[in-house]
Amino acid sequence: MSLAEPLSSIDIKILAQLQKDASLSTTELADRVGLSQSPCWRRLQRLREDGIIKAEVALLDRHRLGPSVLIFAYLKMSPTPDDKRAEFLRKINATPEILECHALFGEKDIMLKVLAPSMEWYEGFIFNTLLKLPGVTDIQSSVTLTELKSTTALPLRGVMAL
Amino acid sequence: MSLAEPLSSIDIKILAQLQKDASLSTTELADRVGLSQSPCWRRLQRLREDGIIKAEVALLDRHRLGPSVLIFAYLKMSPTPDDKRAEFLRKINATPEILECHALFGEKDIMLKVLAPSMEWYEGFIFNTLLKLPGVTDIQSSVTLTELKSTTALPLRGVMAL
DNA sequence: TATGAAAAGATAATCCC
DNA sequence: GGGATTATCTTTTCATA
Repeated sequence: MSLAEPLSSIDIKILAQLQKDASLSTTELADRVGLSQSPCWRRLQRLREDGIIKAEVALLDRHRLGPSVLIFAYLKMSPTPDDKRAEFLRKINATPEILECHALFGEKDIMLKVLAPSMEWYEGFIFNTLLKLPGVTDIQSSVTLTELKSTTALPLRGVMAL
Repeated sequence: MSLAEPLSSIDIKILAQLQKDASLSTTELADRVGLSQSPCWRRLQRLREDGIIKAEVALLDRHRLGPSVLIFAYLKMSPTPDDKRAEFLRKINATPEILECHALFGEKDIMLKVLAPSMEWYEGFIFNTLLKLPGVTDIQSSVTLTELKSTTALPLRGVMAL
């Protein structure tokens, strides 16, 4: 998959900083990782080109965007032909309220992370959207109370040679 | 909580763009939302100050950082005094492999999203970390197969007055 | 091969209208 | 909200170790 170079400890420092704040200037970033501007900029460039940095995005505060309920939905699926499966994925990706979709080992087949505007909306979502997805035979929902921790920063402890 | 102004439809366009790509220049951003540079920059500034934009971060490709297993862990908790609860949260936040922690309605009390370097690591994590967290009485783990969708972009459809 | 210094270019930030 | 100016940062080039 990757013919890329192994990550140096400086690359890892750069990634650690940018996972926290991608709006840092290369000067400031260089300072923090103990490098001068241009080598720091070149490393950053390489990390973007190699796809190790997938994207730089703004994270929004959902509580400032109005009321919402975070819900995890667990789906059971019947064995499905490939084209139906593709349609399932297409609809998942076309639904902005579905933030994540994971295929699971075990009893349940799929887990969805859903950000619903309200419980009423979610009720409609179950019947009008989820149950109409191809292959879905059963839905179980788990409503969340509080988000005690939420980070997009991946652990970089043991990361070394790729 | 917020004495802030309601979000205009232009603000929402700005947020939609930045959720996808926060490395846009204000010029490019202004173009896309149909505004000129300076008013666009002022709105962006306000969205940051108001905390609607919580952060701008780099998203990394976990598969390029070496092998990893994404696991959801469900905890049952005994009723716990406040100081123990604070210690629980402190340890959750101090563990970089725990990406998310949600308090749940229903049978399970807590859900953790854990990015483990390996199954072996996770086994140790259960016994050395999770089971030693104050109040934890039971753990159930769900291993994920494939990440079919994963976005940090919140839905902005119905967002209007705050 | 990687760094640092410095120039050129682009962008962010501030002004006034 | 728009236009023009200044300050700052990014990106390229070049010299060096």
